[in-house]
Amino acid sequence: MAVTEPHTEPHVDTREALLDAAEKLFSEHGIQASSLRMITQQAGANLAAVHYHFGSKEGLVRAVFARRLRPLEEERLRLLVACDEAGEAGVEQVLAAFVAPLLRRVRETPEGGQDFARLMGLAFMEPSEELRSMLLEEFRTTADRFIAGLHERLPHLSRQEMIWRFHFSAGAMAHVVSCSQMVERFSAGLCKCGDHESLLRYLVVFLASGLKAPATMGAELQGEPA
Amino acid sequence: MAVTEPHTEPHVDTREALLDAAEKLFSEHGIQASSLRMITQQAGANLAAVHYHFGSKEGLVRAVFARRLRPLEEERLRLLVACDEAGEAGVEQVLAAFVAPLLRRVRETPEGGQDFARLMGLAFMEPSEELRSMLLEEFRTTADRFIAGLHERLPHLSRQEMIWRFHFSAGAMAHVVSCSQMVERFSAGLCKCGDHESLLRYLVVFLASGLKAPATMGAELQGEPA
DNA sequence: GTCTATATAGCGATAGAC
DNA sequence: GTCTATCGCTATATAGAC
Repeated sequence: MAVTEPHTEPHVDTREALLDAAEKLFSEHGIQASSLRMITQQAGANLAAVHYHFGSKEGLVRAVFARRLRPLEEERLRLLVACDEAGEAGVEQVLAAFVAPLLRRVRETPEGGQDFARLMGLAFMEPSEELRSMLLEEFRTTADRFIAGLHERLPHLSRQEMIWRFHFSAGAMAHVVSCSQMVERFSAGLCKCGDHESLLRYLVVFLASGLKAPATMGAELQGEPA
Repeated sequence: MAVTEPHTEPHVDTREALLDAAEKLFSEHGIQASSLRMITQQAGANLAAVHYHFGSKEGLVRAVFARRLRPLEEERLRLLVACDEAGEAGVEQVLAAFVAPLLRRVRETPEGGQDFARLMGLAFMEPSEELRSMLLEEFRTTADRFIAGLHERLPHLSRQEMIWRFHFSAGAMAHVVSCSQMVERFSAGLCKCGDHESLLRYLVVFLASGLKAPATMGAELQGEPA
């Protein structure tokens, strides 16, 4: 018993509880449709707590994304550096460094990983200009380094085509992660979206083959030589 | 002057003006964030007109998507049938039948095609269950037929892997169409998202190579023989 | 730091005149 | 088919007690 205050009993941390609740509700209903009332109720906190901890709903939204994106991008870059240091790493290993950290997080999220997966999908589509700028900055470093890492291993591509192919790859990954439920429904259950092991292999094989394809002829309109 | 009523002067059609305004605002701010007041003001119509013509906001949303999706899916299926009748069409032609109708519509939309492109991106990510069900049904026929058409030309793939690869392709396309502005910003303008001619070729080459890749070994957990 | 109470504004929907 | 007016509700945000 001792001298611990008996009246507080925070949920471990109100701030963290708010982030958890917001993440869950955003992924289920979208950002706009998740009111602060729903979020604070889910978190077992008071309506005013959001403004105390995050200043505004916008601040909460930014914090929700930053909490997940920052470690994700760090892990991707760490694995990319490991590829470069290993020396022997090919396109497949670089791709895996990009895809695996995301898939692992989806797998490890409770409730089937749908929350985290849909949240990442939302990030790309969110129309709020302020949030989009933040996400763009968050992704920029990673994108630039992976494009460079892939280009070293695919020198037959022009810079322009290399960039496009990277974004094709990112799109395939983003779509399949955030819409895997839809794929499962479309395939009448044949494609289990919970089987991330197979999905990672399928995806890396597909993307590596696309990336390695010979350069497209006659598509460059500007004079980009190689 | 004659006997034409001077007081009506409809925008050609209030119903159509509402759909145009809603589409524009949805793509700019998202569905939830676009209020009926904003939409009717933009359309030069009265607030009550939405409920007269569409019954509710939900009805308007469905109509906005149906107006664009139905002709798109019809054109895709028409081109796919043409591929089968031609007999000689390979994976590339089937892919083009899937991708080109979307890219053409993006190109032909006023204001740089951003409205239509972002609207399609929104469609995949929209959390409203009712709208998602409608969109799923809208896409199902097309998806099933294209998967079948591709599988005929790629018999070395298991049905499971064929379905995954189709969705990888759809994801790459969807992402690049709805986020092409982001790609342009990331590439410091090197990748012009307005150059749909090049984009189509880049995309078809990339996806065809991915689709044609040898089957992934050791990924099927269920006993799918071929 | 957490609460209640409230300010201020916007929402979708509808009734009923024209 | 289009309008005005309004109902009933919810939203974000804040002030001030504890």
